Amino acid sequence: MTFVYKYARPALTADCVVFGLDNEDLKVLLIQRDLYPFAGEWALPGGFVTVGESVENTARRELAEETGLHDIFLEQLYTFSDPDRDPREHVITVAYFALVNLVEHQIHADTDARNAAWFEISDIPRLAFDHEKILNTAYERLQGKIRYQPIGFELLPKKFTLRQLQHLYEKILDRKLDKRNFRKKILKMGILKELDEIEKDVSHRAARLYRFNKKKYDTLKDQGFNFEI
Amino acid sequence: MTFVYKYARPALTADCVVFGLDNEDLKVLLIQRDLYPFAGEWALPGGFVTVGESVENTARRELAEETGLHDIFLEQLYTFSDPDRDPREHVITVAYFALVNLVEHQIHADTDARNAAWFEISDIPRLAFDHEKILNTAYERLQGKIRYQPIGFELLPKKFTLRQLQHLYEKILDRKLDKRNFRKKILKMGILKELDEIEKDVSHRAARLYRFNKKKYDTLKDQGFNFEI
DNA sequence: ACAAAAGTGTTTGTTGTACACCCATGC
DNA sequence: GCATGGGTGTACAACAAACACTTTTGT
Repeated sequence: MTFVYKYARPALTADCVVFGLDNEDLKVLLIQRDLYPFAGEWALPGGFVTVGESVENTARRELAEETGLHDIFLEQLYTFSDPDRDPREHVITVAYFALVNLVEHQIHADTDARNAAWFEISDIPRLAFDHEKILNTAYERLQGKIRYQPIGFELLPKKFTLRQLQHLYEKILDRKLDKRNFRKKILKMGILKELDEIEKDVSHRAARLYRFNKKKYDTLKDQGFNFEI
Repeated sequence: MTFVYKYARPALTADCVVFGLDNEDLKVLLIQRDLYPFAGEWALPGGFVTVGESVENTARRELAEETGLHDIFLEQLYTFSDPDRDPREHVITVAYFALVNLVEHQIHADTDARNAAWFEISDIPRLAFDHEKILNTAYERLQGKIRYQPIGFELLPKKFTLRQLQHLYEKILDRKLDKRNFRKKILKMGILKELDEIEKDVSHRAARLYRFNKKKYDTLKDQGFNFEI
């Protein structure tokens, strides 16, 4: 079966930059390509948009097929349309960035007959197509956005310590933060719920656990409150 | 001539939300459609992406063809891909927002056999497709972005008074600003060049003219300076 | 002389930043 | 008892916000 159009059409794909926090480091999920072009090289997960589905749906579908990830934070990043970005033909891609918590979402490394792996953000291999550019754009967006939107929590388990949260900000912003000032600031916002639990299995004094209070955040936001780290 | 593909492809367009400041008010440029669908209704300027051109190029080309505008500030906004957003078939659009200074860029209202007109942001007619949604997204982006990027100057003539600049911020943010605090803040940034000129033909004391010093801004930005109103 | 907008400083409260020690726990 | 990180407060500087009058110019 074939499809005939009066005018030539570029092909359309969705690609995802998936960030995860693996205890210590900020990582990105990559897929090893098994087909031309760039066979054997690492690339962002993604695939072709089919008629009748939104591009976000394409992104979620391909992520699930290629990595098993589903129901995760996903946001549109940018549309890349340089006619030469794919050697086959003019392929336009809508890039997304996603945040997952590696403790609660295990990836299936080998679904869809492809090899998937996490790479540290500071140690990314050569990538297919213009995926390096897409990844850099996504990382800049993440660094910018995390400071004024409470999206960092997507990278942590539901219950987390203030140290984990601060560590996350330090990893993403790539600079040290002052412990006392960080705690003062985030607690004063009133968007964290203090739990009656402490962390377990640590070889030092256990820290108190918190969870993000989204309802409280939404209420405050309606009242003009501005999240900012 | 026709084009044949193995898999169905959505069509791709670029649409532009063009903002202009007309002395007093923030306006948006709309085009009256002359063809099905939505013939006779107002819509955002835009058109189909052709193979081999970037989407930004499509946006600039269509703007020039439909309105005569060229060499203006243009930034990608968002890609809208709901399969039902066009009644004909699945058409995905990459939306852009543009800023023009209405004094220095006259639009040709009737190029390309279409009627073009400026509408006040608070008085927009019913729009074709999902263009109302696109316009709202663009306006929110403009309101957010103008506070931390020096893009407002794109809406003013090269030489402007502090009153014009403040007025611009008041119109876009839709709230009053304190004159002394505004001047103090913007002048202290050091990104305005004070000219040896004053405005002319005003029936009151003439104000000093300034221009945006982009080089200075870029230098400061490299040093970690953050623009913020 | 009147109308219109230009231009200009100070005070007060809030927020950001820098900084060091004792405590609880597991080994 | 030692290593590890948890948890806490204060002082100072910088910035934001509120606020009113005199000056200049054109009509």
